[in-house]
Amino acid sequence: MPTEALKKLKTAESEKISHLDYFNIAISVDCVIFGFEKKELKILLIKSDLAEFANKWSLLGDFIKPAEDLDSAPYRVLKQRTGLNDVFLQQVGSFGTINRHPSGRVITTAYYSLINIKHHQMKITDNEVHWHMIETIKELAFDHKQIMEACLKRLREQVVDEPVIFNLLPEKFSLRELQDLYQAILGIKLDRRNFRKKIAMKNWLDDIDEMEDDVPHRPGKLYKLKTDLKNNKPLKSSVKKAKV
Amino acid sequence: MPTEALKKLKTAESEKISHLDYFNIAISVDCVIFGFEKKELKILLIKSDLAEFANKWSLLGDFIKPAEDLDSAPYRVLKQRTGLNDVFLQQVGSFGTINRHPSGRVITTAYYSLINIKHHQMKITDNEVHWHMIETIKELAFDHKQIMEACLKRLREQVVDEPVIFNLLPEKFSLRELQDLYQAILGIKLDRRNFRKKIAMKNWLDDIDEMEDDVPHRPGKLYKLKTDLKNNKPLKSSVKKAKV
DNA sequence: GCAAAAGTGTTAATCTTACACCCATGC
DNA sequence: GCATGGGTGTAAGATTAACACTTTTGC
Repeated sequence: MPTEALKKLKTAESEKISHLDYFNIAISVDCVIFGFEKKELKILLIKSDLAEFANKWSLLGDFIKPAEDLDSAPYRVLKQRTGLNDVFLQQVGSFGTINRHPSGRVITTAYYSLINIKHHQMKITDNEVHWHMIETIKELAFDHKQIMEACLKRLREQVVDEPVIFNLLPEKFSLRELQDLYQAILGIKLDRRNFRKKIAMKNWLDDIDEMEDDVPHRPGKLYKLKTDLKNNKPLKSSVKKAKV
Repeated sequence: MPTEALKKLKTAESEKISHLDYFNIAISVDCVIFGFEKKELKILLIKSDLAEFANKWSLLGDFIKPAEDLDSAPYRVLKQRTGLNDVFLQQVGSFGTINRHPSGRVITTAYYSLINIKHHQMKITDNEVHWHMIETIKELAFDHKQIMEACLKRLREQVVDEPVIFNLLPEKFSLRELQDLYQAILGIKLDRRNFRKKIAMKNWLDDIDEMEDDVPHRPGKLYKLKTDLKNNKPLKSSVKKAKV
């Protein structure tokens, strides 16, 4: 590149100085943490610690740290709040209206997470943190209700095609539990026979040749997610056929 | 709320102070601007003005301003660069690895935009801004290639179900143009008869009873998007049936 | 009249939906 | 023995995919 051309370019350092004014916005992450219990979809909330939102519930979140990747921050938040590692997390979107946060200009990136509520309960430490049934949530601090709804919408889209739902279930589960969970997420009732055919076709499950043993009726078979689909993996290249 | 409880809460002001360290990250927006010309899907790029990326192309973007909503910033960027108002824009995701920007810690939120390349050409002012065919883009400044790919993926998902594609076409268009555009976006060939049936079923178009008049072959009918679907509107509540 | 694309319908295959009976277990 | 859910198949309807010929225009 000729020197003359180079002269016209700013260096990163000079740009940083000229934009100093802009380095005055904080970024947070907020997590919509879904759990499943007693046939209900729930989310984990914490009592807001801001006086402005006293008595209101809010999502679990935190400011991101200067030396932390954006997408790493929600893992840290979940680790701190629930003790859980290796949770399923997915970015949903960023929210940044000017006055969304009373502390100043804060833009937040929202993630949704699917965790096994039983695992979490063993590690719960903070008694300001509680599970809430989604339908009972009328109001949340900040714009968290809107964020929750965006995450729920994303969850509903994703469970249909991608094997993410299993993060909400124990390792071994029956088809009834799985169907109850789909119904809780989608808010619809599914036909049992058709549901089982659909799941069989997806080929996501291994029959582990065990039965339920704690039910007051005929026990069902137990299944596991196939191991190559586990681990919140970045989805093998499932090239969906385009249908226009 | 009892006063004792209030005392334990931070006020927004005190929180701001305790988090001052975190107000040291800049936020930018970057736009993946798609256009359609000569049966090719293109995106609008600008020569990077950072010495670190001399000679590299980058997305159009800018830092967000302290008093600007996050989702408003990309409209400003498009207005400044292309002169266009009322463009279609949609947030795709945020990218924030620590070292993605040489000027410091910058997290960017990516948007995709669909514009009519002909409108734009009348208003192009900056000769560092050019349309590029997507397949020829091997490398971009920053992490912009990755951002471009995320936006292209989102575009491919959206055109199938939602009437967004028309933002890339002139007001009046033939079904051939529409099919060419779908093919360019999805990278597949579609059957003409089946395509026309599918489009007819969606009921997106008005037959305006005009014909093409500039083609060297039998002219096709012209159509318009139905007016109630125009305007980049927030999609009427199209409750997709869940298919599990 | 020839090149180029417009316009159009049918059939087979696949997928989706609706629906009912017997079975195994705990109590 | 009865209540509870487990397990299973079929037929009708809807959607999708494959496929070819005639028509209209510009040149």
